[in-house]
Amino acid sequence: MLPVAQIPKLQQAVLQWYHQHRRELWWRQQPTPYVVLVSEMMLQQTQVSKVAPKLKQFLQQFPSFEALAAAPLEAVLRAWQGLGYNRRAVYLWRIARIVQEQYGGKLPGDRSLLLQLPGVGEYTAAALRVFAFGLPDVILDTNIKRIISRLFFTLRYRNEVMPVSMLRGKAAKIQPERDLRQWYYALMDLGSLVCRSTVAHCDQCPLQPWCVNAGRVNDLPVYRQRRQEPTFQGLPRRIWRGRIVELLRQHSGLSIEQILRHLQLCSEDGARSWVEAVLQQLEREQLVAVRINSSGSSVYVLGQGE
DNA sequence: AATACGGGGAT
DNA sequence: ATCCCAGTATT
Repeated sequence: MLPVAQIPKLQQAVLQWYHQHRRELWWRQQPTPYVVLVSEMMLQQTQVSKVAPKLKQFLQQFPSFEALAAAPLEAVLRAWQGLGYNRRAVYLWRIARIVQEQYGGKLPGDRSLLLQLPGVGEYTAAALRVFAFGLPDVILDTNIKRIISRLFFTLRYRNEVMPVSMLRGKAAKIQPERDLRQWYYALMDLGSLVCRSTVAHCDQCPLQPWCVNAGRVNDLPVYRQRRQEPTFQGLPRRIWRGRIVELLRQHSGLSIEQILRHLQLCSEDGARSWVEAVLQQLEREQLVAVRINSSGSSVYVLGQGE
């Protein structure tokens, strides 16, 4: 039960820690709506270390909403190579077109409008408001959820996180009146560097004096939930999906037979119909399209094949 | 409330 | 070999 009088001290401790230990992430300087959007889409479920080089290259190739909206989806999907969750690339490209066509080239700052954009949920909408526009909001990503959970709730597991409904009020209560950008960068860095998922470094943590779990996190058991996915030929479907998209990145315009051959699958034992079903799903998500080539036969292409 | 969705580095 | 990650959409 954190006394209100302690909150300014807690804020100061966090901000001072940030001043000394923050990660130097170049896209945090001069954050424009476009740069924040691209970075946040890339960072969904994807580590900073993996995003950093890709983001740089992506922004160089597509420097603005206008450039991204004008680009063929195929090129965007190629630039996404290695990041995973490829549908995010489609979402991002669609957002660029929406911004150009419906919002006059400017990303809106209203919560409800941001949430209507494809691939933008509660987290990304809040991050855009705070980081891109300097507007007030409560950001709850995996790092901040963990910090708020450990700070206020006595936990049973090291990697336990309370439901968002129980965290939002707490997060709002400890956030400062102004300069939310620095505040949330600080919390994210703290979660990434100190209050980590499986190993907490409470001795280095500026929140230690107020944290109900200080010093005991690493004594808690790690909770593991095991759920094994259905597999085809020993591999989960999303791995096959990823392989197909990667294959079409390398050379777009392959027949079903060529795809099966590249995947080292026989047309026997139902592989063909199974792969066709996956391709149909990819087609529905616009990651793949079917075209008729000069010989009059169907080939699969990356994106919508403009 | 569960599940699908990637890929690579950390442990 | 398994865990983890600046989550979102669908069922």
